[in-house]
Formats: sequence, structure tokens, C-alpha cells
Amino acid sequence: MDNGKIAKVFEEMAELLEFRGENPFRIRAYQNGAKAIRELDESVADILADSSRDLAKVPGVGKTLVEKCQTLVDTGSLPQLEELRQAVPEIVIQMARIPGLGAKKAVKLRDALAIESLEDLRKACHEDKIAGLKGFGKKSQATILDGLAIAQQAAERIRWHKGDELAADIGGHMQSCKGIQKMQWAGSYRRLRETIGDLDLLVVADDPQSAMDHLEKYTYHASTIGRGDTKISIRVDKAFQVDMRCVAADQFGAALQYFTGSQAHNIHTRRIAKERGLKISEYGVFKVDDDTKIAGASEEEVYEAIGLPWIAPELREDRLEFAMAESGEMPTLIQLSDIRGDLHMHTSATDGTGTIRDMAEAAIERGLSFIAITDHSKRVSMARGLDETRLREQWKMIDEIRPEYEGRLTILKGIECDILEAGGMDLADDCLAEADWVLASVHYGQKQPRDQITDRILGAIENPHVSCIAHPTGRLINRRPPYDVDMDQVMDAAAKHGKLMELNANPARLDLNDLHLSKAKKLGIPIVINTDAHSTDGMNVMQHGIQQARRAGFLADDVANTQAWQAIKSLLEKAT
DNA sequence: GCCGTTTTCGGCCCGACTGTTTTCAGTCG
Repeated sequence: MDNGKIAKVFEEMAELLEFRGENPFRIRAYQNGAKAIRELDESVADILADSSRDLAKVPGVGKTLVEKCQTLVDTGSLPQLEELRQAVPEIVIQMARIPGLGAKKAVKLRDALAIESLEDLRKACHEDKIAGLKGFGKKSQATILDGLAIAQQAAERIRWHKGDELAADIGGHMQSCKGIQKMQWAGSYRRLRETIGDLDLLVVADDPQSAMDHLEKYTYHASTIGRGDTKISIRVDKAFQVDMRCVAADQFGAALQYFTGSQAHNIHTRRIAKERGLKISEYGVFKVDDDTKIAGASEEEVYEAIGLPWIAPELREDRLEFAMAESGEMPTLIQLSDIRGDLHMHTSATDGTGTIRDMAEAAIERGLSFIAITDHSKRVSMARGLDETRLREQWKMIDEIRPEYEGRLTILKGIECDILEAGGMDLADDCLAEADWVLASVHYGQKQPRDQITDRILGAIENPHVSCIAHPTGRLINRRPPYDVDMDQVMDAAAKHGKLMELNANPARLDLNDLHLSKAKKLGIPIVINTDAHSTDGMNVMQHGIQQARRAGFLADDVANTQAWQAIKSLLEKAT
């Protein structure tokens, strides 16, 4: 059982314990344990199997959770979880997902009205049965009905990229509002998470009410969920929630820090504050003994007040940032301008739309000094993938074009070669040997069992002509889960053979994810951030890859294509 | 359930909002 699955078990335990009305700190202990194990860059099973190691040394994992991990690794299941599942009916969990209903109210409703389905709940609302219950009233009944409708239309988290478009649109609309002095998006959008659940806008306004009026005039405003003196929540496009909060200018930094989160990061900062006799809230940093305010206008001063440098929002997950900040100075994270080449792109020879020259010109416009043309291999027949003959023709064309770009751009002879379902590469070794750059990737047989698909990728890594594994897990965010691949084995093999791994920057992929990237960094595996462009515009997604790398705490030195091609080439010459 | 330079007990981030109460519980972020 891998770490992700163990973490899921503890998360479910936490959720179920909440329904049982357990001690909230015990619940958080399970959540913290789940987070620690998910983010651990070593396999729990490996640590348990090694008598010289102690899993309880991992912060957040104590004696009890170690025992439960052992049970999970040994038997694949946890009796306590099974018992809890029996004790907490599914309908209660479903009800608690309705906005405004939590664990306690859901349990109360089921017990009082014998609710067995969401349909029962809807009926109970319509029959006016809920308003009479103790602790509920007319308003809660209406909220539940509204929530039922929303829960069905909506609203999974949207990809960051889509949230970015929405934020730009709403931001543009709000800019025309007079009297807004300052405006900043917060929340998971600001932290550049892969997906976001809602948008949080923070403003300093002369007149908060008129700022709220203005937000309600946004073209795609569907309804207003709630509105008070300082806060308004609306839905746009039926379901997606946008919150706006108005704060005073001298609270802006503290509010921004607070609403940016993450929750785990805030808990950690507040604990540090407490150790120093301070208290952080969204209104500022205060001395505990006399309530004197010592910071709040800017985020920088909030962090400074507790002895930390300003921390980039994308790092605020209580994972790497506090260790990185220890020296008192944050290292400079990688940025877009550090990137010097792009080693994954397609042309009209297969499923791209641009010619080699189109891609070369687009690369020069973006300030790159090298690119690899990596069209699909023949197995990808839908994309008219290249066989050895057509590939060599394309390389011949590259030879002819190269002199035109002398001194401006190095065009590399590459290929995205499929790893076949039965294992092995789609093109002959003698052909691959002629390439400057060989990406290996899985497109077919993605649902194969773990051992099989892992062996295929290990086989590719062991092939001496393969340079790099492209989109190593195959996931499409919100659309397709990753292959069931043993990434621990894959990464160990990549490290051993000196192979590179890709961070595919396409916002639907972002593959490797941030946790895999952290692990790759620890193992010293060079990462290449590529766009996988299928058109010249497709090269614009590089920014998303940079964001993902920053979330993993990457500096420019952690990414191979921040260096000249010659440096990458010498890495490949050492690979086996 | 975790944790410890207040160390094996007694804490655990902090506050707003809501709807329902008459001083507060539940929910949310």
C-alpha cells in the first residue's frame, strides 16, 4: 500500500470521526498525519520494513498512527476504519457536503426525520418539516434547499488556468469601480494551486457597499449567496463561488496573508507568533499581553513581526517554506525568464499545426536558445505518428534548416517515442541512437495493472537511447487519473541511470506534480519543463510549468533547461 | 492523536457569520 492510499485512509478516518463528534484535536491529528504521509518522499512501507528506521520520527505521525500504518501495509485494510464506516451512514456524509450543513446538523436531521436520501431531504424541506426542529428555522430550511440545487449543478474545483481567466474578467470589471484603492486576489488562486474551489477578492474601498453593488453588476453574476457589511459571496455561471471582502488599508496585509492561506500555513505562522508572545489574526499582529498592534498593513511586515522573510504564496502549504525561511532569507525561486529551451513540441508532420520554422520563430520570440522537435512515433496512428523513414526525413529537413538559425537558435532532432503496451520502444534502437533528444511516453494501455505499467516505464528508462520520461503519470487534471505506476521505483531508476524527467507545463497535465518534483529534487533527478506545444501559441503554457515548479520550491538550478543545451547534452552523455 | 528549552499532562490558530438563541452552537475559511 503506497503513501497516497494510507493518507486517504487517515483522511477518511478524520472525516468519519468528525461525524461521531470526536475531539476536534484528535480529528486534526488524523488530518495532520495524512498530510505528513502524503508529502513524505519515502515509502512508508520501506521505512517500516527497515528496523533501523523509525516512522514515528516523522512530525505528525505518532505511536498510534505508526501502528495503523503497519496494519495497513500488512493487511491492506484498517479495522477501525471499517467500524467507523458501519457507524456513519453514507447519507449523513452526503448531507454534510451541502453548504451550510455540517456533520452535526446532518446527523441531527437524519435522526429526527429518518432521512435516507437527498431526495428525502428535499421532500422534508418542501413539507416544512425542518423549520420546526430545534436548532433549525425557516432560513436553514431555505439554505438547505438552495444548497441541494447547487450541490447538483456544481461544482468541482476548476483548473487554475480557468480560474485565472475568470479572475481576469472579474478583475477587469471591478477596475471600473470608483473608490477602490487596492485590490488583490487571495486564496488557492493566489497560491497557484492546480485547481481552485472558489475565488477570494480582497479590496480596500472608500465605500464597501458600493464596491459590493458593483460586483453584483458583473455580467455573469447569477445570484448573491450572502452579503453583510464587509463581505459578499456571489455565484457566477450558476455555481462557482466568488467572495469579496472589504478591509481597511492598515489591515490589508494581515487580511491578505490570512485569506491567502493555506490553513495549514496559517496555523503554523500563528503557532510561531504564539511562541513569541504575539497573536496573528486577519486584522493584524498583536502583542498578547497588552493587545498593541505591531503589524498589518503589508504582508512583509506581518511576516517580519514573527521573524520570517516574506514567503511566496505558492509555497504556503506548510511543507517546505518554514525550513526554506530558516536562514532569514528566502532563496530565489525559478522564474519564466530562467528558461532557455523547450524540449517537447509537435509540428504539422503529426498532430501539431505549425511547421518546424513556425516553431523556431515562436521560440526565438520567446527568448529561447534551443528547441527539440518531438513529434509522435508511429504507434500514435491517430496523430499520423512517424515511422523511422519519415522521422529521418524530418531530421534531414532539420539539417537543412539549421544554418538559417545559426547563432540564434539550436534546433534539435528529437522524437516523442511511445512505450509500447507490451513493453519496448516504438522505434528501432538504431534510429533512436541518431536523435539528439528522445522523450519516452505512455499513450496506450494506461489502465494496465501497476506492475505491468511500471515495468514498461522502467524498461524505457533502461534503454540507453532514451533521454527523458515525458508526462510520467499521464494524469489529466479533473479528467483522467494518473496511471497506476510505482513512482518510487521509476524515480529510483531515473536517478540510477542518469535520466531526466519532464514537468509537462500543459495546464491540464502539470505532470509531474509538486510532490513528485520535490522527491525528484531530493534524488538529484534533473527536471525539464516542457510545453508539449501543438501550435506556436502552445508555447505560452511554459508559465504554468514554472508555477508548478515554484510550488515545489524549485530554484533555477533544479531545472535542466535553464542551462544551455551543451550542459544538458553532457548530462545525457553520462546517462546509461 | 500529537507533542515537549513551561516535557508525560494539558495544551492544540483565530475569528466572523448565521440562525437561532437569550448566551450560543455550528459552520466556514
